[in-house]
Amino acid sequence: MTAVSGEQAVSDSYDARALQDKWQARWAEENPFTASEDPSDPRPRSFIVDMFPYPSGDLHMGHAEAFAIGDVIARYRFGRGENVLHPIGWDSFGLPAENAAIKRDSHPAEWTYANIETQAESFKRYGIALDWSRRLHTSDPEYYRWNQWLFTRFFERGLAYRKDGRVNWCPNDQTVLANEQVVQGKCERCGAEVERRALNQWYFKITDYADRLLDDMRELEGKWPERVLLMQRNWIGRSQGADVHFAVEGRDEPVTVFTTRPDTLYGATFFVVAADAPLAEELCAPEQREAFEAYRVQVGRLTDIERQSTEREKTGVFLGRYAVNPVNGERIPVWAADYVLADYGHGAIMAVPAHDQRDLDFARTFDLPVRVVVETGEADPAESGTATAGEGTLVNSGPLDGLTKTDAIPRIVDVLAERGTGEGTVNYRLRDWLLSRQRFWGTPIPIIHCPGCGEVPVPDEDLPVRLPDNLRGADLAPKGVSPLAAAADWVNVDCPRCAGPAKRDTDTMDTFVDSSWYYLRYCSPDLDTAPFDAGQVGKWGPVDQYVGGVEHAILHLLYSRFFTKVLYDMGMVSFTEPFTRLLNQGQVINQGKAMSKSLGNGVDLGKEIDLYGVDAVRLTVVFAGPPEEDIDWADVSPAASLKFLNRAYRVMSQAAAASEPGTDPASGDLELRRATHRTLAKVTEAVEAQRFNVAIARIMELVTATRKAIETGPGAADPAVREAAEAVAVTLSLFAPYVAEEGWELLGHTGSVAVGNWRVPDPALLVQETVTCVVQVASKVRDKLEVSPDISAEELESLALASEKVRNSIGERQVRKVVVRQPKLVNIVVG
RNA sequence: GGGGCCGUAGCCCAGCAGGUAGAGGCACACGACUUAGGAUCGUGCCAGUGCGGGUUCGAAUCCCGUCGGCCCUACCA
Repeated sequence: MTAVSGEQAVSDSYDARALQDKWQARWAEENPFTASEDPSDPRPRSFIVDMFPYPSGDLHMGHAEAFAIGDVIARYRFGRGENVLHPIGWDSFGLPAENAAIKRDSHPAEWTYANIETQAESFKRYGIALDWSRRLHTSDPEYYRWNQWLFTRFFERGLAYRKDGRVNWCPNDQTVLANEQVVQGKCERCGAEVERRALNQWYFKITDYADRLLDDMRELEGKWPERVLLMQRNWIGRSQGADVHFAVEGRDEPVTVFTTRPDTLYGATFFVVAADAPLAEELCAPEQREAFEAYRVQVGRLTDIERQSTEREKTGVFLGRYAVNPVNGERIPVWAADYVLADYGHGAIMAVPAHDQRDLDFARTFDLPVRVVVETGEADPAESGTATAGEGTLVNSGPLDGLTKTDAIPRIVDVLAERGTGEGTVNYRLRDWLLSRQRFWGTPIPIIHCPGCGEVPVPDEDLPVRLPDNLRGADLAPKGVSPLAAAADWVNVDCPRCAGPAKRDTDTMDTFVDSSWYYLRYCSPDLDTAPFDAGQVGKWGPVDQYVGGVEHAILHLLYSRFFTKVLYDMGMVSFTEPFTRLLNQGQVINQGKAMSKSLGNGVDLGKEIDLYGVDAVRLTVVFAGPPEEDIDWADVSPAASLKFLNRAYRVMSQAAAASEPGTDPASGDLELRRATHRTLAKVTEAVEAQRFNVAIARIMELVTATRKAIETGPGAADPAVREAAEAVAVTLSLFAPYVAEEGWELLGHTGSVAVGNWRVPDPALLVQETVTCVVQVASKVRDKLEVSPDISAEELESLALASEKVRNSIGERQVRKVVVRQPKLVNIVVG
């Protein structure tokens, strides 16, 4: 439409596609979001990282939300004039690429790098304020070389080692998995039921860091979501207790058990060994061999899920042997059972049925004795079937009799220690991180196995150990051993130590190794002498704000914390926690369910962008609710977002047409000026509190106020209107970058609106001349008074008592008390 | 079995260091402008905060219990 004579043409709506093309080109040319390395740059630095994507295809709704949210935070920092490092990279090793290569008879790199290009273009279109000069891909030899270098350092420090173990095996992906990658007995990636296999595998000794991983969480308190901290605490599972050594008849070495209740030692009436532990096999007496073998077969048939059902009846078998209680010399029978886990503690327990429900269930099933040793005042467990675990007084416990549970624990630990039959200890649920994988598309483990020298790390100067490029298609099919084993010319090498014939390790690393330190690489992505430049990391790190999904609450976040601590110990970084603050965005769902092909409820990001434009889609996902909550696409409306953006655009363009940039707002309409500055204050507050949806609501209010000022108030030429329109452009730049840039330019400014233009509200315009005071009688609102904000309590009280409405309301009743909270409330208590 | 989070208008959500239940949006209804409008503008409608107790002058906000939904964890000795 054409505006009235003398004014510039003002259109009703903007052309999203045109703005996107225009500003994308402008950003590509001017790079306004590139971090500065200039040491003399006085701006405070800030380091904002989004969890880097896996290149599975094009970006989807989930990325749209996560990156829109991360970008709000980054853009706010840009707006405040900080020197922001907001990089991007790709987590580009992993199984899907390999599976795609097998299917298409190609190389995983082809699929991977094509997808990366697609995603990179989408990120650009999506207007994320990224520093493209620091882009990295973990599947580049220039990157994974440093995985190998770090592995070698870990190996030298004894933090990377090989051992035999019964490991998790995914029959579908044909590879082992870390404990963290097994969710409810299933493969975290493909959902196949995980099996157990005895294999020799590489591990990182994360258990050495259990205490620090736990203790350092104190500094994350309040900065990370509480539930993530809780999940990590539970995962590490520290428990204080004691090791107790039980002599077992016919065995030279005693068998150690871990218990959190050493005070109940006198109540141990039997002894249980995990049925699947080698120890059970060893302890089994010849006459019980047959029964034991039968039981083992029976247990082996159960899946982990069946086995872990708490509803299940207890099962087990007597091994025909006796253990000796170190404190009273009592002989107690040794059983094997599957309720004792082979890989927790020592794989064996002392059973105290009176005070442990599981032991009691077992005792009742097999008619074993139950002896109360802590008198808690509750019913006898042998009768009630309920074990007692509360506070109480010790009985039937020899020298411990009469002590409380709390006093007995240290006492018995001392006694055990004196006699050398036990000691206080701490046990963890956390196990070492199994890092080898029998698949191709990952970082080769830089170890050479030499018949003479053993495990020899590949010398640093020979890194990277590149993946052979002659394997493709069917060569990569999973066969239970790494596809690399088939590449004879790759596998067979000379030992770096003795130069004799040797073989490369053919496993590749878990891709979580790649993501455990990538954020550090962003500080010096092209460095070819070290994984990262310690000086640069010292300037940028740690990451100020990390943004990503809660699905990594344990896996990636725990591993990254571990790596950071190891790097700290190596003197390579000066901090011990990688991510100062963490935000977990919710999921985008549709009609109450996760989007999926089978449900047919998927929402295509590209289509939404074509329909409504990038800004409207971004605004929609951020406005939908608090960032950590899920968004149901059925509840939101990008059409409404577009409507609002059009209004904002119109306001900016009308203001631009009616006044000149640089106009002094001081003479402008006071009411609108107040609204503008209140909005600036509230948007700032909301953004800092990460309530981005609220921040947008505040901008909406300002747009409405400005629109009304133009249409029915002082008119578009009023200086306050320009001030308001500029505030709209600046605040909107966090959420709708294209419209904001365009509006800013229309308003006569050059350079990106997003950089350095955030405004501080004028405090003089924030003070209120009068406030509404509510007068209550018996807590019910009876009158409202307009009063000065600095009215005194006495004055307000007499004003309130003088009100006719209030007097009528009090009537005959007596005033008992007057509560005054000046200037907003008076409550008159009557009786 | 253990632990956590969340229940506020028809819907999505604000408000929560206790003090007038509503900022914003969707939907709906009516009206204005219009040849028309699924455009624009205006007006309106709607809950007493899942339920029951407690603390308090005063509770959506704090505490206890309970119901419902979601998530995590699960024989960890």
